[in-house]
Amino acid sequence: MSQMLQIHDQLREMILSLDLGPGERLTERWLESRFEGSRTPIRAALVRLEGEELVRRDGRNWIVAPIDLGELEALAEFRIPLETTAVRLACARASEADIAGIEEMLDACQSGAPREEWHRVGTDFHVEIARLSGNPFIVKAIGGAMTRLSRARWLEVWTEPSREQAWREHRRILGFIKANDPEAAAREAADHIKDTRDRLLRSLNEDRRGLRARGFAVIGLR
Amino acid sequence: MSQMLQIHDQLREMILSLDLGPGERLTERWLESRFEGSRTPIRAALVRLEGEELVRRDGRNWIVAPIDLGELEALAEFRIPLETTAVRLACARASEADIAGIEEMLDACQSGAPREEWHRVGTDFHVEIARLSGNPFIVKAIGGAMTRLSRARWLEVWTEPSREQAWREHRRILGFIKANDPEAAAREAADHIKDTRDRLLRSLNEDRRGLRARGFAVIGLR
DNA sequence: CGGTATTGTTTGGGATACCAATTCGGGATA
DNA sequence: TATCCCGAATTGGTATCCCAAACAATACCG
Repeated sequence: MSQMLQIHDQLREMILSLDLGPGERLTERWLESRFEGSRTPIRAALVRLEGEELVRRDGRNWIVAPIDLGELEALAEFRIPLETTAVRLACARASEADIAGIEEMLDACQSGAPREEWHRVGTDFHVEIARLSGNPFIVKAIGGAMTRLSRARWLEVWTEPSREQAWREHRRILGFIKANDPEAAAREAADHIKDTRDRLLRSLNEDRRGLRARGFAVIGLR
Repeated sequence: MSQMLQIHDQLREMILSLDLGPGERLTERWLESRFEGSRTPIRAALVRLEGEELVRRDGRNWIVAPIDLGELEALAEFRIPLETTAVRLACARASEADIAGIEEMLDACQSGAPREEWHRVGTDFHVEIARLSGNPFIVKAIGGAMTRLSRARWLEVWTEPSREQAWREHRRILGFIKANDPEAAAREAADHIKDTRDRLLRSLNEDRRGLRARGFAVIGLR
């Protein structure tokens, strides 16, 4: 793989895992030493990450994109029509094997699993459901939305019951798809998105003080 | 403006206007002489355009993204839930002035207007409607979808009556938003997207021979 | 002492040099 | 004449160089 793609992936991972704080400045020269590569591939990686809106220009400088909690509402509003459409299409198009694969993914995430695992599966579930729709534009749009959500979800304080509920909702969505009940699946998906949004907003509001304390550039929460 | 952005915009325009044929190879050295800049800003522009999927890697080489007419179905499927959502939200959120601005845009495109004008307004209408939703994710997604549609729309043979019909449909959508009738607006928007898709597919099927003759890499039409 | 001008350092933008890999052509050979 | 092989040319990937602008510190003047 080209050096640029390696750097891109590593930097992407560092940003999404909050190794690099939102709003943090990135100098090309620091990245140069950090990744032991020259500025050429680093700049290519930055331009690419800019396209994914994980990195942004601030004047002439590069910064890690801040987390804008004000986006959370709009993000849910965006996801609802897309994901309801996705599950409806999934009912019509998904094969038994496709569904079984996703069931397996959910099963693999037991209650003892590490936090990273829950986080990853919680994101991937939605993308994989989207994939069942067979529509690449829906897949990409939902993937992008989940990426933007990803860092905010790290900030969330996960309680056991709320996590359990989210998992129950995932299973219910998948169950309705399996039972070929598109309208129920769509209703369930919409409810799940709203529930998740509310859980997230509630948690972040309660913990707002803690967020700033951690020094992240977190904006937009009214 | 930085040289990279200039090159990006020019190259983008050349691709979208079919000045550069779909599938055509782009060598960095040719672009270097064409734009009288060095490879550094050219590479940045290419990486950026790759993110917009207007340019693609073919092995180690750069090519203009081919037009995949097989995407047209999926694109309509993607647009319908988004644009119906957009018009519903627009009913709730758009101001008189917002709507008047779009009416003006439609009015400005008289029957004597050049082909480029019709093409541009036909795209912008949908993006501007999306903007009325107030949801930036919807705006961006529809913008991207219209960009992908753009080149296929150039290939379409526009007859006067079909163009007239499209314009009538635009006006009807806007009318229902103005009248604050979200469900009618949504129904009209969905119908319009389907009509447009069908018109486009019919035209391209009839003219398929002509397309290949023009030497474009046009794929995916069954 | 405070404000301003200046200079030195750091940064990103762009140009260029170099390299490895791939491509293409031509000539030797069967 | 067809084929194979080798080398020259071209390509994209990477490293480095230079420059202008931004910023900071400092020194100088009022």
